Amino acid sequence: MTHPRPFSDVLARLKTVGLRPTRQRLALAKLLFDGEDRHVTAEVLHAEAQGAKVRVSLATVYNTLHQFTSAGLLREVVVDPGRSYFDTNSSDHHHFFFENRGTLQDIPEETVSLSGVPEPPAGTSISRVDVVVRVRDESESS
Amino acid sequence: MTHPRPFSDVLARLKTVGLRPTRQRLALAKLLFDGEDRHVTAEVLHAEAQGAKVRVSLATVYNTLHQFTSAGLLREVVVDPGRSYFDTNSSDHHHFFFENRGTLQDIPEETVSLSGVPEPPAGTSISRVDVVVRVRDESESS
DNA sequence: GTGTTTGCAAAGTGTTTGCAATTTA
DNA sequence: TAAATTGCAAACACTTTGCAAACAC
Repeated sequence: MTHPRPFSDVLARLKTVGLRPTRQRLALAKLLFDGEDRHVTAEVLHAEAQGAKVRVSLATVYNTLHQFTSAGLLREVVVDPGRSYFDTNSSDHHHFFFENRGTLQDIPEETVSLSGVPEPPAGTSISRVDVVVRVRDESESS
Repeated sequence: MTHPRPFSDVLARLKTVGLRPTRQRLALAKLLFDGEDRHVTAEVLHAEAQGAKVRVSLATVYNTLHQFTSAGLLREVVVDPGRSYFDTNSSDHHHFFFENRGTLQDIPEETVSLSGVPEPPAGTSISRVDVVVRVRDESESS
């Protein structure tokens, strides 16, 4: 299965997670969840909102991305020190990171997988396992 | 094998990779490569140098970490947006990241592994595969 | 000597914060 | 109207840069 995206009922989503459906959040949620899965940075999403004639401040974009992440609607992906990426597919999966373009792409789950998750050190529990396959254009020097 | 660390001949190392053995680089290399494998941030290394009465500016620490990384003596590990970590073990291996403390630990290579590295998208080649197992103190709220 | 490296301070980047004004319920 | 949310601008944390002085070969 390619990953179901059954309802883009953005309003319902916000209610479900207990966030007030403000104009800004609705607009951002629409941009994020209305189509295919996406990987965005705050700046990109902000620019996109502007482009769509939605007035939102960058600060609100940041706040919203974090609220959505806490609510489980987004997943943060760490691939670049100094830039945060958010993935609208919050389920467990791995990523290609295109170093040249600075973009992310989901890895189809059939393709890889860990053959064994290691025992976490005593007193700790695993909060998440991230797998990032960094790729670059074939021509590039290593 | 636990990972051989045969020579801490810091001077020879620098020569090998074509970096002039300046006082600063020698001192930093010593701090980095003289004992066990380590995971450091620029700030930590800088503080350590200060503690060891080595006069080095933070800018030089940054420069040096990057030069060592380009030279293959270090490997950068991305686990935190807004902070760069460098690993003195530049061989291929994976990490635990302790979210509470913000520290890294190598995962013994026997323990995990990818069961299959995915085919990189056309026109690209894999530059590296990063696996980060994020752990947190058991008591912590999720 | 010549080219490299250093340190400083300034500038840069991405992100967070304080708070008054606005909006939601 | 009470509580939550927004936007702005200032503050932040970390990193990079420009350039003159110091250093390595």
